[in-house]
Amino acid sequence: MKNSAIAKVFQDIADLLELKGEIPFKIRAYQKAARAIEHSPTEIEQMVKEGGDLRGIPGVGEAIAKKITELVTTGHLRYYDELRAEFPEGISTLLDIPGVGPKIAIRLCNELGVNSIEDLEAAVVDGRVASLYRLGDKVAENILRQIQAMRTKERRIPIGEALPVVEEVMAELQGYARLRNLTTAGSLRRFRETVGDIDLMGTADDRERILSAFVGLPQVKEVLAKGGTKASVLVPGDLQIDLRLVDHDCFGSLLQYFTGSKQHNIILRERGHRQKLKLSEYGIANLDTGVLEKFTTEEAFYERLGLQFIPPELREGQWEVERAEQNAIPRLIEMGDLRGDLHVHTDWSDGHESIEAMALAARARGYEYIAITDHSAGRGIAHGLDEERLRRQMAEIGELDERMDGIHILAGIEVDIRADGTLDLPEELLSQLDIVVAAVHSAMNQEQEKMTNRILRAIRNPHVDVLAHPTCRLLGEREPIMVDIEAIFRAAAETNTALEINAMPSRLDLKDIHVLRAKELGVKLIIATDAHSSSQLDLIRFGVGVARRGWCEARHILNTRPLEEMEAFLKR
DNA sequence: GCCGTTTTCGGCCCGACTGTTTTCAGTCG
Repeated sequence: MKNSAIAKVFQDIADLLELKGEIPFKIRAYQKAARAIEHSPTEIEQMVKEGGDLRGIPGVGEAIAKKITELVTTGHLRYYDELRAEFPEGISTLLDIPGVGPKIAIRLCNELGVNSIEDLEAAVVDGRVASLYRLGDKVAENILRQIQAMRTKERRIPIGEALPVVEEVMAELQGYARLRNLTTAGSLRRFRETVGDIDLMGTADDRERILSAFVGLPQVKEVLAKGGTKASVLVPGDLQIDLRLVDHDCFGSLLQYFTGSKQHNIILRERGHRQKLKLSEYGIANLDTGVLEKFTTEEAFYERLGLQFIPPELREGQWEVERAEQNAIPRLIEMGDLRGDLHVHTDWSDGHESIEAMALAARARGYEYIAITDHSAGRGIAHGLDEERLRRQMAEIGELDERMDGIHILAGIEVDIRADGTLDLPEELLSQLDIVVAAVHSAMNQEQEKMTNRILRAIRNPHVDVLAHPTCRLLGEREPIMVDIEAIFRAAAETNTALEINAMPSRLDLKDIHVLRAKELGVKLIIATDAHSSSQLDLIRFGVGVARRGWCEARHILNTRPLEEMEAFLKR
């Protein structure tokens, strides 16, 4: 049973307890545990099998640990089943509607017999909802609007789609000299793989003018709201962007607050409480005297709490506050640490530009080296290289490498891992390359054991240096392959095979919690773009974001090393 | 239900907005 499935059960329990009117603290305990399970870098099922102590997971105590064990070992949880039996099927889907919480949901169910979104829609339309005590026309209207919005609105948007749009908007706003401190907040700033609405923040003395300029930008498709300090707009792709202008003297605490995550802020506030401090978006107040201290920067805010600064990517409410207390937040990897890209394509296979063009683009980005890794001829992959063409490409790369200054070009391949775990090119040829990147591109529906063995076989192949996009997921499009990821990590660590953090925004594979776990197990990682054109080399920053979310320092990432050191690690 | 340089019992983050009411409950982030 996957962590996400376990987490869902506990989130469901929290919802049901809310409907039941349980005390809020108990509900919060289940929510907290659900979130911690979801973010856990280790497979809970594995922990249970090995008899590990689940209470090491933050928010999991004796009772929840017992429930997790029952759920994972039997596939069922009696407590959950009994809870569900108390309510009509489908009532918790009402909670998905913004504006409908547990109190309203339970009344809709009890007083109107509503237990699905369709029922509710009908009840709004015929006026029954508005007739309930303490509800009215406005509430009913809002429910209807939200239901309709849910049907048309996109899911959360991949960060790779959102960030470029937001940056375009930010670039236009930068022209206003009176707008200062313009920055993103929320999950976008934390570099989560998908984002909901976008929050921009800044400070300005002439707010009215800046907000008018914002809603008048050419990208704006629709203005949702505009007030004295905040405006919301829709840009193409149905992305909602909010711009919030605040007073300069509280900018630090406001940015901290709006960056989140919610759980991170809860932990900070609980901790503050113990120090007789009350934290809010306006600053830090002394609980005894009520005196409020304001902060212009986040750094000052964390410092006042006796904490090391915590980079936004780490603020997920796991262990980051504890670590900051111990001054144990590492210097995370930064873009400038990278010395090369180790997975790119050219027009020899399905890329769009020549080897030389890719090399020049890498040099322009300050890289020391670039590895050309076109596809092998594996079934289904466009223009993959067979033995003969690969030999010709190797010769061309050698020649170019000789001729070009300021960049080393490595001859490589992205070789297909066949369904049985063998590689798509003869080993003798692979042994002559500078780098071999192996990847699964076909037969992705294999059952877990078969898939795991297939990949293990490739990892153990002495010619394979890197396993690319290890789980093969495509965000929002294709589920990850079924694989025992822990076994992959252990084999990779054992054989010195690097795992890739594929920076392509549709992949981001490995993902953050996998990176964290792999790093713990001593697996070496690379960050690579899988670029199919020179401009895609810039996508590397999304990989850096994932690595930072996985607490990676430069030393954990192989392509931060100088060429010789990096090559020494490869099994050549 | 969790958790502890306040506590093994008694606490548990904080503020804003909205709609419906005459003082607040519910929801959200």
